[in-house]
Amino acid sequence: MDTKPLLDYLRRYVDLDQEEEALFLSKVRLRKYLKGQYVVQQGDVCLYENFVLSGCLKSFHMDPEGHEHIVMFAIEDWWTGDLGSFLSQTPASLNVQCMENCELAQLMHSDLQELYLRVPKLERFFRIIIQKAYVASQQRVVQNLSMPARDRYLFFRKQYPRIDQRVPQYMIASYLGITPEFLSKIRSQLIYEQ
Amino acid sequence: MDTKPLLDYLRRYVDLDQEEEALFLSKVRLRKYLKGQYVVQQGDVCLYENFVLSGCLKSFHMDPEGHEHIVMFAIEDWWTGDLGSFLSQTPASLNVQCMENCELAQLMHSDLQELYLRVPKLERFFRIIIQKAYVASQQRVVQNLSMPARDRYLFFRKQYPRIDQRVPQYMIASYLGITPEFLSKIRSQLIYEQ
DNA sequence: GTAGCATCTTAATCTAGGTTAATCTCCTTT
DNA sequence: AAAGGAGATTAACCTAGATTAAGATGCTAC
Repeated sequence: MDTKPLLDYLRRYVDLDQEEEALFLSKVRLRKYLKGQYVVQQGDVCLYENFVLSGCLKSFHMDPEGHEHIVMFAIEDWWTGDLGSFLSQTPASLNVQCMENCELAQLMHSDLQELYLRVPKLERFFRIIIQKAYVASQQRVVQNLSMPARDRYLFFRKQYPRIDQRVPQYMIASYLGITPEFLSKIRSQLIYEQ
Repeated sequence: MDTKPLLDYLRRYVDLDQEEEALFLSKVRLRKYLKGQYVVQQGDVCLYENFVLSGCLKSFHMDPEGHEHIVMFAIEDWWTGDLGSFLSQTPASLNVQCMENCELAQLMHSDLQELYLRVPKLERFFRIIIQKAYVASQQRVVQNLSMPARDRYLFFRKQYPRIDQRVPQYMIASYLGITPEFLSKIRSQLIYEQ
C-alpha cells in the first residue's frame, strides 16, 4: 500500500517542505477494506476523511422506506466520507460502502485539527478541495432541477466515463434519481436513435 | 452602510488581530444595489464574493428554454455569487439578482488571493464557510432525490422561516423544482388537512 | 377609484417517470 | 452441466407533477 497517489495529489495544490510532508504522513492511517465493507454507517459518527488509493466506493442515504439514494461515487484520487458528520462529530446520515476491495488513506478529526495548526498550508489545501466539491454539488442541484433524466444520464456518462464500467446500472439509476427500469428504457431509446 | 455584521461574522470563526482585521477591511468594497439589479449575470465572469449586509437576493440558472431554476436565496449574513465562475474567473452559469434594495460587502478575486497570503487565518475562515455550504448542498441533493415535493416544501419552511415572507411563491416553487401551480395545490392540501 | 400589472388559485388534461411482475442473461458455485 | 442468484430488460398499468387556460386577488400608479 503506497501513499504516492496522495502525495502527488497534495503537491498539485500546495508546496510543503520535507518536515511538513512527514508530519502530514505521520497522521495518515492506511487501511484496506474488502468489497462490501462499510467505511461509514448511517447513525455512526464518521471518524475519518478518506482518500481513495485504490478501489471504488459509493456513498448513499437510506430513506425510511428502505430505498437507497446514491449521493456520489468515489474512485482513485477522490475523497469520501460523510463530511457533515465528520466536521461536527455527530451521527452520519450517509453510508459509505466499498464496491470493490479498497485501499484508503484516512485522517482522523482530532489529527486533522492538529495538522491545521502545525501545517497551516493544509488549510489552503482543504479549502481548495472543498471549493471544487461545492461547485460540483451546486451544479448537480441545478441539473437535477433543470434537466430530464435522459439528459442527466448523458451528462453522467460524459463526466464519469470510467465509473460506469465499474458500477452496476441500478446504482447509476439511483445516482440519477430514477428507477433501474426507467434507465433501461432510456438506454434502449438512445440505442434505437442511432 | 456598516461593516459590523461582516466583522461579527468573521469573529465567529477566526481571531484576527487589529492589523489583520484592518487589512481585511481595506480590501472590502461596499456597494448598494437597487431591487432588480444583477450582481452577476450568466455569461459574465463573477468578479466578487458577496456578503449580504442587508437585503435579499436570488441566484438562479436560466435554461435554454428560458426557465429559471433558483439555486439559493441569500439574506443578511449569507454569502452569494457564482463560486465556480469566481474561482476560475470564467463565465458564470448563474445569475444573482437583488429582490430588494441590497447592501453588499464585496471581495475581488485578486484581493482575496493577496489576503490569503498576508492573512493565512482567512484560509481557515473560508474553508469553514465552504465546508458548511458544501454539507448543505449535499443535503439538498439527497432531499431532491428522496423526498416528494410536499415534504421538500415543509422542510424549506422549517429551514428558512423568514425567507418565505420575503420572496413570492413562484420563486419558492422554482427553488423546490416544481411549478407554481403545483405548489399552490400542495398549500391548499396542507391547509385542508389541519 | 380604476387601469394595469404581477401574483396566486383552481381545474381539466397530459406526460415523465414509477410500480409491478414476468422473462432474460450472465456469472458463480457445486 | 445444472442450479441459483444478481442484475438487465420489457411491457402493462399507475401517479406525481407539468401544462394550459381561466379567473381571482392584490398592488401600484396615475
